[in-house]
Amino acid sequence: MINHHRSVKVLRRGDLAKLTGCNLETIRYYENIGVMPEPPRSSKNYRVYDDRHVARLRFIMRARELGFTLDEVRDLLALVDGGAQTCGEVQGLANAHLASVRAKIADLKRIEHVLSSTVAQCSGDDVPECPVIDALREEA
Amino acid sequence: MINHHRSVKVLRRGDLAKLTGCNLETIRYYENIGVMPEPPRSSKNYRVYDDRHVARLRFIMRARELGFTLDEVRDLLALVDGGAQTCGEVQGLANAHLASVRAKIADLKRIEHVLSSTVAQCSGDDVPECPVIDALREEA
DNA sequence: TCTAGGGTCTGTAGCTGGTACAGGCTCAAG
DNA sequence: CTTGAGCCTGTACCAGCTACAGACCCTAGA
Repeated sequence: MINHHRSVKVLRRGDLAKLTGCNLETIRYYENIGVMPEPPRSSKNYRVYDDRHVARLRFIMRARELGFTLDEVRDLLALVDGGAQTCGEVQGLANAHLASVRAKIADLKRIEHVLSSTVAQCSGDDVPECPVIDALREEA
Repeated sequence: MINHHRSVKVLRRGDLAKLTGCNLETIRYYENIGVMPEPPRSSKNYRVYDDRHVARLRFIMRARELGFTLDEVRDLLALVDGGAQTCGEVQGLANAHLASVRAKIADLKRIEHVLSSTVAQCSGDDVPECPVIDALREEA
């Protein structure tokens, strides 16, 4: 299947989705909220992507995998796009995010501790008395 | 300020919010989604609560603090309301939740590890080269 | 040549767990 | 009699997507 008009294979939205593993609709969403740029359109109004779009989307996805919010991703991209970003600036954003990740871990560990020690008291029997329910009912 | 019609103090939505620390609007939300029961209404259509509503809302809030989803809360409440709940059933729900808490902790720890080891390579200087950006750009 | 199936386009609704606000009513104090 | 507080309702908004309807467009096979 040869494209008669261009020697370079044109990427459409579905191609970008497959190349990156990103959901098709999410690509449009990222464009709407301004983290992906508006790509040029074909004569039939189809979005036309190239390698730089692939790279950008992968960047976004990696940042999301590391738990950066889309707002934080926007900040990272602004630094990168600005061209004059410094290691210090990026480090600042990453450290702020790292702090929030650590806070979430601490929260979950506290929860894990309460839950596991409560569940450990369960008989697991067919009896109505249950330490978990008691803990939830407990007067503060 | 004495209530001339009843000897027992009637709780309204604002009172329930204050007693439990729950947001005023959240109480209505919980009623809409069916985790709080529809309370009786006064002649002027005001919701009228009593001690059992206070207890139930506290139960819900404790379960939420432990990270149970509202769906899980509904399940717990159904068991409790059924009257015939057994320790084994409750333990099952709690263990399922515990597993998802542990999975989240594992995810976040992985993220924490990647982030912290990457940030550790930063010079923090006014230079454009940054290991964090490199990691995000990295070809998989 | 016709047709069936895929892709793409747009706007919009849905999800979770709330939060908030507008516009209207009621009630008590000053 | 007015003012403020509380309550009522429905609805919109947040993140971060995901999905669907209804309209195009295009290609391959019969």
